[in-house]
Amino acid sequence: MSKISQPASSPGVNGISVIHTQAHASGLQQVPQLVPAGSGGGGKAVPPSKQSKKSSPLDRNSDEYRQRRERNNMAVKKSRLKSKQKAQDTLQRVNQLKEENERLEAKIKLLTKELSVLKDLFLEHAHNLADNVQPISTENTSSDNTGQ
Amino acid sequence: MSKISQPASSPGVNGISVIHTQAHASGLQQVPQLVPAGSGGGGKAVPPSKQSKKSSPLDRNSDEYRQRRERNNMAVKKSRLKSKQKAQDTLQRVNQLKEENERLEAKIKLLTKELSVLKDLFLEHAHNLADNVQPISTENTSSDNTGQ
DNA sequence: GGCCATTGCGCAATGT
DNA sequence: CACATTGCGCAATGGC
Repeated sequence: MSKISQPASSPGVNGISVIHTQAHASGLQQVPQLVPAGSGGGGKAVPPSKQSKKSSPLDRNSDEYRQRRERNNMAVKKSRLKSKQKAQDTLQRVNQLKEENERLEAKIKLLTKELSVLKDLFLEHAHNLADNVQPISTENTSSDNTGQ
Repeated sequence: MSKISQPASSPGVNGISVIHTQAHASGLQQVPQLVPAGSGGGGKAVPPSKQSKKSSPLDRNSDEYRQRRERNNMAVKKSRLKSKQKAQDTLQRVNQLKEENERLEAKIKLLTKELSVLKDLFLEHAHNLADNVQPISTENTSSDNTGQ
């Protein structure tokens, strides 16, 4: 599912942004006037900004502009790639941890069993000794109950 | 670096998309003529299609169009939100698993130690038997009373 | 002040 | 046919 899907007529590829770009460029030259004040949602009033001093409207025709855009596009792609990779890594990490968890649980099971056997042996001996001989030493009778 | 950054006066914030939307809608009516033919990259030339057969170029003015767009925009937002949430969940899962791992390791350590103690006891006992002695303990001389 | 990185958003193609 | 996903470009902003 979900290959990369590289649309043939995709605008995206390197130079082809033309479509969009073109559209933008041709359709609207430079942003007419942004923000009509309204701005529905939680509308903030725009600061009393006009466009008096702006560095420059930056024509969409400008070489500067296109260059900047392209660079940003690259950066964006890179960033997104990185992001995706990270997500994937995280997913992998989950699996890794799950595996380790299983391993640990298995080990615990084993140890528990061993312990149980030994304790039983101990008890047996104790009984024998109690019946015939001296108890090995009573001090250690404490059943640990550490578990949980 | 890079917190989530919730810009207070963020432009992107919902309301202002108006600009974009507006810009698009108002600025350009329908794409003049897209497809520069060339389409440099791997670009396919567009089939000699005009817009004869296709379902329809779908005017950007069309109500249909705008409605479709808006719906899609919603869907996109939703999808992205979901995606983000999932990522976050995954991250959380990692932490959860890490914690559990630690717990398990602690338990293993404990069990191992217990086991070790028991084994030592056993060995000791074995040795004693091997020596044919039962120095159960010097203090524990219950029946001994050699007098003095 | 510039440059790259991130991020929200809309568009369009594609998947389900 | 409607909704979901995804790649992409744009613009604003964060950070150095």
